[in-house]
Amino acid sequence: MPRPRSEKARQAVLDAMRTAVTGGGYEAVTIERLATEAGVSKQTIYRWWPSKAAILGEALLEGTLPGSDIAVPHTDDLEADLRAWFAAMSARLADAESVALARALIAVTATDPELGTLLNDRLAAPVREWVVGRLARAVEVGDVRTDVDAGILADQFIAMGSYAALTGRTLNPAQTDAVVAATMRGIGAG
Amino acid sequence: MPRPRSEKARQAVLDAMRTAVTGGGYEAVTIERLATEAGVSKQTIYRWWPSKAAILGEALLEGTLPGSDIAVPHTDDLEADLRAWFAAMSARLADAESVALARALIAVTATDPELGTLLNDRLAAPVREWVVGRLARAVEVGDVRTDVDAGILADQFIAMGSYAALTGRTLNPAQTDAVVAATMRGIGAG
Amino acid sequence: MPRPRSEKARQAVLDAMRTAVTGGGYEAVTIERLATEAGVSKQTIYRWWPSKAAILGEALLEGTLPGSDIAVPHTDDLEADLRAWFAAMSARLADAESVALARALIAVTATDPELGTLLNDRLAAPVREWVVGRLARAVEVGDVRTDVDAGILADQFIAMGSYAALTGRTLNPAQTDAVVAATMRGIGAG
Amino acid sequence: MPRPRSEKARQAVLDAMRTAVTGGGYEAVTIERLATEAGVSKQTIYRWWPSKAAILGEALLEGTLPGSDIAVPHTDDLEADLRAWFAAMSARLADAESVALARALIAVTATDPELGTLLNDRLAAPVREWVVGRLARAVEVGDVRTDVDAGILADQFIAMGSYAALTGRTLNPAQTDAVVAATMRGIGAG
DNA sequence: ATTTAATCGAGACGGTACGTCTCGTCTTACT
DNA sequence: AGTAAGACGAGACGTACCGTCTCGATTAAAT
Repeated sequence: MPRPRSEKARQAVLDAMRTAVTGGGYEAVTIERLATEAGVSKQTIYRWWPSKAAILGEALLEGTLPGSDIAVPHTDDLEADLRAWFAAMSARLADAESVALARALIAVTATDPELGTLLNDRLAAPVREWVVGRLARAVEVGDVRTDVDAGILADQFIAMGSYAALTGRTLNPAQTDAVVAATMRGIGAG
Repeated sequence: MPRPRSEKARQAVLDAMRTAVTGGGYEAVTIERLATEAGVSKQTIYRWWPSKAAILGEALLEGTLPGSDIAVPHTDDLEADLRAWFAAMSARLADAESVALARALIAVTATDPELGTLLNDRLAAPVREWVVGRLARAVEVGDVRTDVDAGILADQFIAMGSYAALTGRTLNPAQTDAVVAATMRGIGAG
Repeated sequence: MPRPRSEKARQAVLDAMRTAVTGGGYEAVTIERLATEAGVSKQTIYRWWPSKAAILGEALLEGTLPGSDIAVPHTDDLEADLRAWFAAMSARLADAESVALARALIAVTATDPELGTLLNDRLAAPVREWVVGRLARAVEVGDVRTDVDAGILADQFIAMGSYAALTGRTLNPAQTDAVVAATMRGIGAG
Repeated sequence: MPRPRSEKARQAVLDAMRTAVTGGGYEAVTIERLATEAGVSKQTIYRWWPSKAAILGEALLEGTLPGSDIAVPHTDDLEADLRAWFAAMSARLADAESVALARALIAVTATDPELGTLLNDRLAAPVREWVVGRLARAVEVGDVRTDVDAGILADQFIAMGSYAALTGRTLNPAQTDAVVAATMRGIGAG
């Protein structure tokens, strides 16, 4: 019976969060400034979100985490596919805005591991699916051993991307190629 | 002529920081509580440290980051050495205190990337050295291809450890073995 | 065709106001709590009353202000009549509920003098009438000088009652007798 | 050992309170505006005063309550003395600032009777003393009966002054004279 | 032994943000 | 049209910390 929740206010808050995180970092975000910049009262924020972390979480889930929207190609050459994908993902993480968002996600996770892990899982899910899917085909075709755990492999890439964003040391194409090559060939002698 | 800096006060602050971070998380640490619990005045803290991050940094450098104090064994079996080391490192990161310290480091890095990256480098340095050293011997012996970039490989392990601590999903021995096995064998077809 | 104003809601609000003022004081009364406790929506209150003060005003006019409902006796002995009446009025102001209501009236008057004075006049009117009436008879009978301003005299009693309620120092019979005696005899030398 | 309390800040707050009460009424006073206008932080106010009422109380005790600073004259004519004094006191209560301060005191008393009564007593004390002193002399000289309770008489005047300020109906000289005359002569027939 | 100057504890200060409460307005669906 | 329900922008509440600033009191080296 009462007035329904204002979708406009909700979007304004999420937008303000994205903007604020991008230009200043997660810690610097203030509910008070968020409210002001979204043209919304503080109470409206507290009515709908339990914490700053939850707002960022919703903002990230609503938008796309940089890097998680890049699909793994499906050509006949597995190594080329992985190289192209990992290079693209790393490049995507190079601009300041992406680094800021990724760092904000990490900051949330460090502060509120429960929510953070949930977000990480949801945002990393497509990546994991793509990698797993591509490897499954490679196994079928006989390019890859049958006992390979594609999930762990995907996690390796995700961990490297996350750590790179955290330290701000974006991986250049030469480095991503080296990682993929090592992964493909293994380190065992010929 | 003047009274020298009180080493006692310094240690009390660093201890208080370690205790506080361990039981409550980095964000929850307050200079005010730090001062109270260390039995030190706020001014003494502000006189000697520029920020909360700097105190944690000094505390971490003074002690040992959990996991960074575990050496890579040097037997004849490279894979066994890596398995043992990575499993031990992961186990080290399993207890609550270690996770808290690792997360605090990550939180600092997300907030102050400059200081954070410096800390990461310093604390990860021994790990990188051990891995690089062990692989160099393996290359010499002919167990490993000569074109392998040991630094990137070390970073892969470090990234996985960091990501595991962040999400609180400690890797169990089965998982660490799988990672090492994949790394060793590569994923290429038999 | 339109639905008429709900008398039930109106009474519920006035009752809630009386209850709230009695147990917590006028300042502590909240439109929001009033609405909840009356089982009425806020809008219904705002539609019909311009202010919290107006609600209290209506509630007071609807009921009876403690003390204003006690008539002056009409025996042959003026002093005895006044003693009996003033003692009864003071006694009436002794219980917690009466003090609370009187204080609420005072608080409203201090905040909104216009409305407050109107309320004071209306609620004090019967008192003034009784005193004036009784004195008029006393003048007729020759008990009282013809140049006495009964209105001012009534106001003196009302002011003392109000001040007593405000400070919470109820006048005991000995005190009320003293006041009446002084008033009657005057302070001139015998 | 720490820095001593700032007397400047204290005075600034009390001044701001006096100004705010005078122009807007006690209820309209906000700690936040008080702090801003005094150029003081909110915490400084909360550090030293438990409530808005306490600030007003200190402000009133520090200054002089309008009316409480007017002494009763000591000529040979008691009635003339009382007339002059009560007229002066009533006139003092006529200007807007005095009414505002008196009303603020009443509002505080209605809200916090304990503090309010204490303030009333302290502020009314000189008035009571003067009246009692003047009457004592009158009794000595034989102008006044020995059984008169000067305290109750003083309270009558104070109550009338308070009630007049509350309702905003200042007593004009004709009215004050009538009150004094009635008091002096009593209402008994010649 | 005295001087001297930086350190220390304590905590007041001007601020900013917190999360909560209430205000008075508004929107919706029900009666 | 009146109502219950409750979302909304606004803004004050009282609290917690921030980083800066006095304050004596302490303390070791340099007189």
